[in-house]
Amino acid sequence: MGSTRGKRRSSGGTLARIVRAATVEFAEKGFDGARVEAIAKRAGVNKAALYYHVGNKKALYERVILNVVGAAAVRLDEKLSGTSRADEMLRTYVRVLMQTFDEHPEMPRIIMREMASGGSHLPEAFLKGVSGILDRLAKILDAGRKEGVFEEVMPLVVHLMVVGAAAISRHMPARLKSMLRAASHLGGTGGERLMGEVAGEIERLVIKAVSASKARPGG
Amino acid sequence: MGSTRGKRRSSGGTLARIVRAATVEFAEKGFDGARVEAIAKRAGVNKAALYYHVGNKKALYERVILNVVGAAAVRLDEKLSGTSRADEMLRTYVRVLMQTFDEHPEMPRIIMREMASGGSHLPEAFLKGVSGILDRLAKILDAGRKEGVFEEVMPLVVHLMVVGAAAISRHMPARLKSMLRAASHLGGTGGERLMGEVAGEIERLVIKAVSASKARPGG
Amino acid sequence: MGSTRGKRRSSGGTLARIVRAATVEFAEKGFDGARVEAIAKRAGVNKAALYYHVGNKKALYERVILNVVGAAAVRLDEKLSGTSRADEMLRTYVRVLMQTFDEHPEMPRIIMREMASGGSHLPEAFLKGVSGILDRLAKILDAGRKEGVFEEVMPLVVHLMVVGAAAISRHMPARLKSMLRAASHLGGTGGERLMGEVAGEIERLVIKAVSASKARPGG
Amino acid sequence: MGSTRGKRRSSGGTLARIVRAATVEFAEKGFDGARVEAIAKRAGVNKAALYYHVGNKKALYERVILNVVGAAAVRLDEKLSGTSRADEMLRTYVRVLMQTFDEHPEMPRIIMREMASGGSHLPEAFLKGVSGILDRLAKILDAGRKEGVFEEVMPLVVHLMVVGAAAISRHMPARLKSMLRAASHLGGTGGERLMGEVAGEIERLVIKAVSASKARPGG
DNA sequence: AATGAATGAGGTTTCATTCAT
DNA sequence: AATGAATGAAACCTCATTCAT
Repeated sequence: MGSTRGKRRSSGGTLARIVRAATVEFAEKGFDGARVEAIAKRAGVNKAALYYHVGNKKALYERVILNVVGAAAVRLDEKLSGTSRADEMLRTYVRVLMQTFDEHPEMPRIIMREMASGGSHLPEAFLKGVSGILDRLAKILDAGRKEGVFEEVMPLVVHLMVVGAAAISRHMPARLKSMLRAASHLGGTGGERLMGEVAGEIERLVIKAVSASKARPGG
Repeated sequence: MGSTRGKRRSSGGTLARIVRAATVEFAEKGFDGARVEAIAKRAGVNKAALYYHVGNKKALYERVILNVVGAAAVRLDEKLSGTSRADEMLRTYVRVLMQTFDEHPEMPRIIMREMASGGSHLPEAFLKGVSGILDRLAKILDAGRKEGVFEEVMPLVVHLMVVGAAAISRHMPARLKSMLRAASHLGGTGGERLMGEVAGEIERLVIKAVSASKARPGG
Repeated sequence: MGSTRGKRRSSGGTLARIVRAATVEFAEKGFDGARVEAIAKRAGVNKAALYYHVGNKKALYERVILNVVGAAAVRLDEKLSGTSRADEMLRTYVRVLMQTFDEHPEMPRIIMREMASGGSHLPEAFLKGVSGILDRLAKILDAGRKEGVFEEVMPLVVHLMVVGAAAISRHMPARLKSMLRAASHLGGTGGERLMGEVAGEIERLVIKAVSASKARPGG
Repeated sequence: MGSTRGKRRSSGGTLARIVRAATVEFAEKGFDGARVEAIAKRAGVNKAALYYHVGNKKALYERVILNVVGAAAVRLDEKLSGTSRADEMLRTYVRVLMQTFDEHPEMPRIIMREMASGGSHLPEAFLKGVSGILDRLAKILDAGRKEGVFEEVMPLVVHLMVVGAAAISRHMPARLKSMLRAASHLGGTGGERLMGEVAGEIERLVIKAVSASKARPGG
């Protein structure tokens, strides 16, 4: 009589294991490329068991998506509650997204694919999730404007810059990465910055783009 | 007599029609989701003819990718040749990317998917193409720093911000778009800016992020 | 304390409920079309419980068949015991069959399917049951001939006419029924007879077909 | 070169062979019991080819049904055109049905199963076909009444008696048949009639049931 | 250059049945 | 007596690819 169950392979309930396995597989191969068989194997169950628990491939995919967006929203709320200054909050916003992408490396991949497919597989809840995250960003930017530290910008554009850069940088094809390192596009003219610094750079640039500036650049 | 043939449906040679059809299908569904049958139908030929012309699915995909990256690089070179001031060039850089994405809506989709999949389907030439585009950006930024209008930044990050925001915004799921409009995340506090302005906003923010600033914001 | 248990859903023991549910499902879908899961659900138990009680699908089917044929034979004996004139008995025979089909609408369906399948699923007992019913009919016809009211006919043919017409008419696809009503094949030349009269018509025609006639029709 | 094709196994085009094979399989096993694999094997093609030609199992089934009902209607019209007396036509009606069932032994089985299932698989065309056949019967009965040889009866009931008896007798389970022979239900009291005579008996009884009689039997 | 037909391998899903509790 | 979970086998169907013409 163990505490909860804990006897099958790996930890967590069967369903949890299936969803976890599916998240990886879907991230690697996309919805169409993913194989139910492979997910089952990764989860240590057989196909029939998988179907018993999740119904079908699409339903499984939706579960995965929900999990993934949910994680970001929750984490964001947790971290934001500790700060009050707008620029701090924006920094947090960027960091949390990057960090979430780091800890759930499947997330950016899945999100990018979904965007690319025009969201044909997307459950309504995913859209709500994204919209919720944007809400938080909008409030931060608004607060910043009232504090006088930000100027008026479109929240969506800021969000897309962060997500775009973060997602792509977190998930650059290995071969591309090595070519870039060779050509030293990762650093500035003479720099030697590491990939890890990309995160910081994104944060810095976003803050700067958004900040109220006395000197307007260009035409 | 017509230039080449001019009897089959639509314009262009059979091969060209196949590649065009494939570009659309691959963009919509991704490599695994795309169906050879569907491509053939779109091109107005039958599967056997398609195989006669392109060999197999993967080879067709590579042709598509090459086409797509090629278009951006060529266009970039054309437009850049007309300007010399660094901030103008950066503006051009952003505009050309956005415009290319507009005119070849399949491009951002395909690129995002490739990034997501870790580039497993990618031909070497694609990487070279992207790297070439980055080269141009690096030179622009470098020039700007020498002119004193830009500060030192990582070219890759700038590129990712542009591509990320551009790609995603050009290709946002319709449903998401309408939710956002409802929640007015597209405009600022009281604004009512249209989707079309997103392009301008990206341009503006990127320039600002990169520009040499006297007043450093935040911490 | 109830008679046997009296705590589960619906009336009757679990086994009885399962058999009843199975009867309906098998009638609607046939042996191959029926789903063990569906039967269990209808019975308000789960699959494992069903297996505990009945062994397997085929065994369950046999139970159902036996139940169904048994009901007709028993009822026939009850009703026949009250009459002695041959034509009365024949009428009773027809009525009992029709009535049984009415009250156990699964019966005709199951019987027809079994006939169609060549009786591959049939337990021996089913054949004995049918044979027993035919025995009774043969005796009635024989008695009628001795009374001089019937002429010599093949009992099987009479039985098949009754069962065929009764079974089919009791179980005509709804759509067919409505088409027929529209085309007024249900009534005579100008008639407007209702579906319910079909039973009476069968009875009438059978009696007439079997009766000793002075005037032979046709060539 | 051969006249049309004639090189694959068996005669007729591939599609024809598939439909023929399907007719047999569906008759033997019913829709749910039939296996696509088995049909393909019987037809001498592989599953993929079968799907190429017919789309899916249900579509194949509908083709079969249509074929089967079509055959009866066509044959009926052919034979009826040669006669004019109502009683002759009715005899023809019965004979054609019986004969069609003999030559297409799958027909009665399929029809019975369809009736049993409540016509859930039935394409509209099947119902129209059956309705068309009934139309012809109705006209025959009507003509007979005008000639004074038939009395008013419900066409549907007559049809069901014929089809019921014919279908069932043509397709009685072998084991049942032998039990009946043993119990001599096939013959009258002392008779020794053969199975083959069942057809004649049906014909005779139907005519008698329908004929205008001077002496009404029973109460 | 183009086509209808065919194919093998494999994909998703279903189902009767059993196991551990 | 009853259950949720698991399983192997097999069913239906799809797809990239090739063949004969």
